[in-house]
Amino acid sequence: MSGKILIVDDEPAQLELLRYNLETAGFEVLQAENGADALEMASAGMPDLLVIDWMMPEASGIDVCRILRSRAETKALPIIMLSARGEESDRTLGLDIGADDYITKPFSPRELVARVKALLRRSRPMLADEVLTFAGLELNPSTMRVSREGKNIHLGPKEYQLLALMMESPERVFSREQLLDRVWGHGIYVEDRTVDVHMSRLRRALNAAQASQGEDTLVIRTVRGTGYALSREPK
Amino acid sequence: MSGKILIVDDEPAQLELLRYNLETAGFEVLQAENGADALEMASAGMPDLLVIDWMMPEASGIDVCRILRSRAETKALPIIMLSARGEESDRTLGLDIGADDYITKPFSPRELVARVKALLRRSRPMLADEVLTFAGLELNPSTMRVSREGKNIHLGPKEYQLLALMMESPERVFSREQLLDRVWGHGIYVEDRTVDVHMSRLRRALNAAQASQGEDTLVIRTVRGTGYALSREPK
DNA sequence: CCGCCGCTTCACAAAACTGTAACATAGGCA
DNA sequence: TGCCTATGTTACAGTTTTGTGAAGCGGCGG
Repeated sequence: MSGKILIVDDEPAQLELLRYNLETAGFEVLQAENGADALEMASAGMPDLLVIDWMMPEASGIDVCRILRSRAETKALPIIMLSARGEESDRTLGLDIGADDYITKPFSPRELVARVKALLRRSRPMLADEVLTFAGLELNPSTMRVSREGKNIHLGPKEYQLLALMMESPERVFSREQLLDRVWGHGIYVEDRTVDVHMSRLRRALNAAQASQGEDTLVIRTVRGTGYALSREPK
Repeated sequence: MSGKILIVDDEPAQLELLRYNLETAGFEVLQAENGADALEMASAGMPDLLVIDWMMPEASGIDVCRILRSRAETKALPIIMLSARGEESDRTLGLDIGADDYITKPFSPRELVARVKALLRRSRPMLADEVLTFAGLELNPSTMRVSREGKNIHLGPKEYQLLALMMESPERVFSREQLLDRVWGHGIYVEDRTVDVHMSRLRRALNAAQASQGEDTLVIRTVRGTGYALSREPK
């Protein structure tokens, strides 16, 4: 597994540590020491993944993350956030903002590399247009068709994108903010509740094509106070 | 270290060899003799790791690997590829396709087990964002699910947060003030007793899913005059 | 220009979750 | 033992959150 990785940290020592570990693991490494450079290199260097420190002077990792998500060319760039502490609130915020994973310092080189690889692997299919499958449901990005047991399921654009996003990480809970960010795009002003309405429609569409006979059933699970997750429920 | 391992090989002798070595090392083993069965078991059996032969009639290890990677539910399944020859080109191809490690035949039992263990160790943190486990109870932050012996336990938001907090530091005693601060957020004024009520609810939910047969029992221990702690009590 | 289609918001009902009060117990101590 | 305090539990009424039908809008193709 190869890949070009952009690392961003204002502390030279930390930067060096990251570089060494990632290069040892066979990755090509780009580096930046502040948010501005990071944004520049993210556009110019076409990295496959970004590892960025949470706290930095000037533009923090949060800001960089937001900005990248709002630019079309970097909207899908996988991002791993580094944080000094493992506070749950930080973690939630980080993921809300659009980070794909979150590592707390200190971390082992092994963990770093494992997460980088995992994330690259996870995101590749979206880029490579591979068919996503979960609990009997098929979603084909290249044809933008969704089907179950060969039967086609028609979805509106929004429903399709919601489903596609959730199928990338089944079972994972997405907050409404995350969904709005990634499906509608960052900075768009829409009510949270709009997500609910689309989820309702998505549910109806999926239900209409539910597998006739048993086995596991695909459902959109509501996590009260948080968001939604694609999930398989025992029949 | 425990784990469920799916082994796939079209040669019964080889399959037996793998099974024997892995079971001796304390792993639970599932097996399949062809690609189709392998795919089926990979989904249904929820193995933690897959060991598959490179060359097989019909669907080869490569194909199986590809397909597994394209399915959301098995995208992150660690895979070890077995190959007769140690050709570098094979190795590269294998890793490219998504295998996580590569063993050439013939191999020593010791090598096999060592690699399996190494891979499990590496992938455990990366699979889920650190699933919390204590006394048979599992809490997965990314799916926000709590389960015991595979059975889901539904918790309200407050109960979930309380449990999550306490599972980060099992056995540690938390005062009501600490719990209110961390779960409700400081600045919120609620009666201390509210914590008691939620603890009661949490206890009830956990009890309802209590392990049927012995081993240690998870309890919420009350520290009179102070607070609560998650604790394991001998049966 | 009309009509269809999908998106958003609104409104209202249903469901889930909460905090508090009240009452029942248990623990500690003189 | 008897009293006083801390905790366990339950019931309930109030809130908050979610599901969903329906209306309003705006774009686009015919």
